Amino acid sequence: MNIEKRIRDTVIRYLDEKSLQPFPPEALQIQDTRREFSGDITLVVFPLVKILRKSPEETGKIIGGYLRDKIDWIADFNTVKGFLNLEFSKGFWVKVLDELSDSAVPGSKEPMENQPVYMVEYSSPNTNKPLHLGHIRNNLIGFALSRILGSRGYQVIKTNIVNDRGIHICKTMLAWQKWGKGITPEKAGKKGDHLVGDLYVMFEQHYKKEIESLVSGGMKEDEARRKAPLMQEAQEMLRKWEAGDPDTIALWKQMNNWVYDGFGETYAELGVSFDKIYYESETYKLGKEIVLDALRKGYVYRREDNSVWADLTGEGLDEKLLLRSDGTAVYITQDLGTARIRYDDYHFDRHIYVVGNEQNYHFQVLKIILKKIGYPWADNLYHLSYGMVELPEGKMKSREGTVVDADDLIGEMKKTAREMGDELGKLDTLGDDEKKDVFRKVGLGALKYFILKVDPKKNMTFNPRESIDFNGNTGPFIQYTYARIRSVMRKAEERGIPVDEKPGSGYLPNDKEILLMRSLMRFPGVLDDAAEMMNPSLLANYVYEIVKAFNQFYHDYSILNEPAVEARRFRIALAVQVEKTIYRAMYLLGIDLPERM
RNA sequence: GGCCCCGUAGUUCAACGGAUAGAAUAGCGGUUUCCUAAACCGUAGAUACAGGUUCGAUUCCUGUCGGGGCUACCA
Repeated sequence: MNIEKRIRDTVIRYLDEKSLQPFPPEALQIQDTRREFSGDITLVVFPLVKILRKSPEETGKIIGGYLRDKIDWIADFNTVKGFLNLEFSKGFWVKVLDELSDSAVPGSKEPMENQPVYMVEYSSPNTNKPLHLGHIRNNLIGFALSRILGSRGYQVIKTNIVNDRGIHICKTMLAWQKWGKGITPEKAGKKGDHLVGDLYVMFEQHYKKEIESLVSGGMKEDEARRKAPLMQEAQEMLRKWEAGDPDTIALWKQMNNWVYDGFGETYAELGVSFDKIYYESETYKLGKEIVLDALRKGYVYRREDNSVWADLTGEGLDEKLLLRSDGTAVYITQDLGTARIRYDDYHFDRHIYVVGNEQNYHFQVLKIILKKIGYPWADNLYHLSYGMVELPEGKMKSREGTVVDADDLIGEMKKTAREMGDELGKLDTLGDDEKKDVFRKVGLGALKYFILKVDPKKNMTFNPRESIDFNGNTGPFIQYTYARIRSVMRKAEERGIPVDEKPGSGYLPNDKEILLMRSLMRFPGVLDDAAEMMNPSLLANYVYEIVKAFNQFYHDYSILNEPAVEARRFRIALAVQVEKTIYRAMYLLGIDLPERM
């Protein structure tokens, strides 16, 4: 039963009966009744005022009366200004719970008929440094969004583009050759991505010194940047790489493999995964071909120095470099190729790029160029532009060493979870492995929820101290509530009380229970909104609302100790439904739940 | 200079153009012989500023002030 739809349809029917001007059902706004008014659901009647030619108050009364007469579960109504507050009959709630508990997976939806294919690209690391806090936000948003879209019936392909070639890799390779002394991750005793990151930093330090000495010799800075011997060497290496020089390729492969092993560990810790991974080294050539093809067709042009550019001044943008004068590819070249290959592979209906808002310009350009070249599917590319993660002191800056490393952060969260857990001492009966599992779930739950509860589009501040807070609107608070319900269920089993019974028909729920039910009912709608707006934070904040309502109910009323059988059955069914909903919502967010904590 | 984004309690976040702007945290004050007190309850505190659009603006438009991003032969 779809409550909102029933109300909408009934209002439309009224208009029909009175031969009034037709009205699109979706223009009717239905919202949760605010706490300070009585009622369970509210219809905003302002849009109907003009049609009925009555005051808002009268309009509400007319429509309210009609709804009460035509819909058996609407028991009463009241109007406040233009708001029609509808009150359900108490007996209705048992029926609602009964229906909710029919589906094994709350909020689920049948796969659509010609399932549209959505590709979701996220993560997209460079292979010259380890993942950091920004990547964590990226991965969490991308993964959660993929699951949310999947829950709405889309076919989702999670994908990743690994930027495994380019000048940045050559820099690390060069550093390894010059100063690495044959070091490997094993010898260094660190993850491969961290080792490579160190080499990159080493390059930048030496490079900086070269620039400084050139500048002090009277050269201008940007010229010094280009002319510095190290940069020349790196560029020579890039040319050799693009020419397929065997030694260069071999070293490149080895270093990339170190990095992939390291990334793999971090992805596993975060619990994210991909259905198909693309590598820039396999797509940039097609990118170059696309650019050259566009050049032949006159969509882009070549300068005297042989570099290739797109002129987007007609679109209100600037000019954009597509190929360097030495013919090597730049970042966007590869993206052109990758997009084409992906379309050929999957014929996606929509392609979502989860990439930071610093690249807004880049994606505008990408789309325009693809469109110009004549790919109509370019219209289906969507840049999910998420905001920067800042620290309380400001932006993360690698130069100042304020970048928060992903592995460090994950380790820190788990450690804090352990400290808090040991202090509370609730898990003392568990074995070491079980405890470790709980602390992992809690630590990562705190981190993930902290990040996912914020609207992706907005910049956010990551305060390490607050992120490991386990009280209030946090992941552990939600996990704790889940563990409490699980505990109740275990106790029920011990006492031989069935937990899979129907709620029974005669019970009239109390206010706390009704509030909780009202939240539970909204789940499918929340998922629809989260998918449509590509915003997992809607789901995160929704689970919090459920959990808060449950804790209030749990505090005020007994479940298993309730003597009245009908009430007990209803409350058990309600708790089961809350448990299932929390589990499902957190699953879609990619957050694991412990059985006890 | 040009283009784009953002200004909500001390702090971190909410609010399809809808009611008296919600939470959390920090502060203050309470609740446990009872299914997990990582909980619950009470208290105090905010839409940067000035106009405009309308039944109604935190939300849309214009301007001012403040913060950030992009504008690389980096990715």
